[in-house]
Amino acid sequence: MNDSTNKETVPVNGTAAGSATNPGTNPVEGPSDFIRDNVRSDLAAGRYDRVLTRFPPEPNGWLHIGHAKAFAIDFGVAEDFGGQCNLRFDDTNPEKEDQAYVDAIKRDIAWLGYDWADREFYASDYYEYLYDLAVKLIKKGKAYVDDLSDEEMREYRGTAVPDKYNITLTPPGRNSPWRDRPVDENLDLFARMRAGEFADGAKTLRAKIDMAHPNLVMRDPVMYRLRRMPHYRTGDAWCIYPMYDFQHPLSDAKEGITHSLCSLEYEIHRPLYDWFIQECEVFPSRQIEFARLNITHTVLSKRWLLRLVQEGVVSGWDDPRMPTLSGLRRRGYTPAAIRDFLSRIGLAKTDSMVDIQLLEHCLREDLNKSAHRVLAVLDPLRLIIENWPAGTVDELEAINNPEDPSAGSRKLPFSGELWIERDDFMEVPAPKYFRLYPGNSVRLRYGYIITCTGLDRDPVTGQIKAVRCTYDPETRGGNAPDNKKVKGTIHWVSAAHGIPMEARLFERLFPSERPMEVSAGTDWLATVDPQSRRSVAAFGEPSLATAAPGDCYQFERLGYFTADPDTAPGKPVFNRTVSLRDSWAKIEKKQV
RNA sequence: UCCCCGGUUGUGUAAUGGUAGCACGGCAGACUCUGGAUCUGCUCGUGGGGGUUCAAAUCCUCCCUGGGGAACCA
Repeated sequence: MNDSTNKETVPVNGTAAGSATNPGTNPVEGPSDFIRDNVRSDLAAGRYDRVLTRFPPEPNGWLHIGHAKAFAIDFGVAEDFGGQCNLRFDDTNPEKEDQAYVDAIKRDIAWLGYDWADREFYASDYYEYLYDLAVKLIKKGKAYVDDLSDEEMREYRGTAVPDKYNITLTPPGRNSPWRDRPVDENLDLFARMRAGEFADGAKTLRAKIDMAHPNLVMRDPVMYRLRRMPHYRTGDAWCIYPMYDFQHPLSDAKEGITHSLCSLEYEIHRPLYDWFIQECEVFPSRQIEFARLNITHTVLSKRWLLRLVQEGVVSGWDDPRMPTLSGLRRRGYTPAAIRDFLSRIGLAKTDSMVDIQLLEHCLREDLNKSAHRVLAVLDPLRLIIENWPAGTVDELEAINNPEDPSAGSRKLPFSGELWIERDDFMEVPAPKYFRLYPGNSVRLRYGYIITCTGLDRDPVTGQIKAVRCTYDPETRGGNAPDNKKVKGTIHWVSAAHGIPMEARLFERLFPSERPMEVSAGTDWLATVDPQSRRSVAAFGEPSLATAAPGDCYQFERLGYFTADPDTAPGKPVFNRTVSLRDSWAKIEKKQV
């Protein structure tokens, strides 16, 4: 990458609104990417003397991990240069925005560990300031009130057909007949627009730029439209609302934002961004664009996610299968794992599709360090120890976390009837299967070495009802005195002591790696895996009875499980956060 | 069609004219009271053609190819 990212340069002629923080340092340590390189050279060239970024969500939906990439960059770049990052709600469309979204957005940003302190701003607080700048442009002869309807405007702009797949040419635009209204008339009409004298859609305020510009967004873009609709913050104080292209650069300038980082789709808007700053003669913020995040097997688009919610495909924005931050949180993802992921995916202008396995890797790596190990059985099969002294209960010592000795240990009740995983027994063992089968020995985790002696079958269905075995009393704790090696160790829960619980097992919402790429005529919604959520009745060791929502455990040999908010005292509900890596599954797969 | 931006192993990302590296995945092995974790090794890449240069992923040129834009949304 080089400094030619932004070809347009704007003169440094404005003053920052905020007070300067630390002068920008020149971090040689830490991440380097094309944005930081540009920031560094801006500082070196004296274009700015500090760094101030902003994260500008529109409060019309919940944040997903793609937004997290964006604000991790906004906050991260600022921090690396000793600067700060503002939170600014980009709320200039009264039709879609709501306070509930503001609250959810703030909660999610804070959850990931980013702090905007008292720098919480709203574009809707700038309406008066923006109005004044619009008046300034009118006075300079750079803006005019237009009476064209939206269809007429599209036609005058040179847009042949709105269907983007069927456009054959882009002729130069034609000037609106109202383009050359005198300044005084424009001033008067604009004031009357604000006063509510005209119907919605009857008039707009447009920037006077160039109707023949090769970049369509430069063909006299709309600055204000009439919309009689109460805004969630300004109520009905206004009936004209500023457009993004006008509002955003000037909001940045008002806050003294040095680097306005956004996604690639705004690249084509940058000349306009610079134009408004130049013509309004305000602080010259600089827009730099980067590629948004895409992840395999999921969709990161507010519109798509909204549809999943509205059509009831998922239980809500926080469904554990959703890539929203609230969904990931409920699923059991940790802020540390997500931040690690975001630091690993890189930052560039290349459209990319990150493998979801990288996200899962980051999660496992984090959880492996911290999650307490417990024994739980998801698909219970009864195991009867034939030579166990009837009525006796043993107490076995179990390590809480082999990765963290300070986590200590706990006692596990053991008796003559246990639950084991149905998977851990095969009447006829597959090749390379070294768990329980008739005649074979395995170790019960932290318990005894047992040898399978047979099985009980339901006389009617033929289904296996129980597995029988004998245990070796000399192997208590799992160690054989004669150093006998057993290849397999399986987990278990004492039938008399295990507590019943619900486990929710999730698969990817979309079996397809790229769900957005569906063949024509297919609704992507139909490609959702209906089996992506399953609930099973499981048994857990007694310590699980006190699990509180948000508590995360590793169920040994199965995966990481996080208690859901649906958990009630004594009735835990667990979400499978992510499974453990399963090399047996690979072997099994290859055998098929 | 026009305008803008991209193209480095399967995926993502480094190398800023000088040995194409790292991570995830995959494959193979070691170790193990989780077929977990950990450790080791391996495979695989500069979209294509020309040019400049002692030397090109990097600079020039043509081509191919992917994405974005043409809202009174952001």
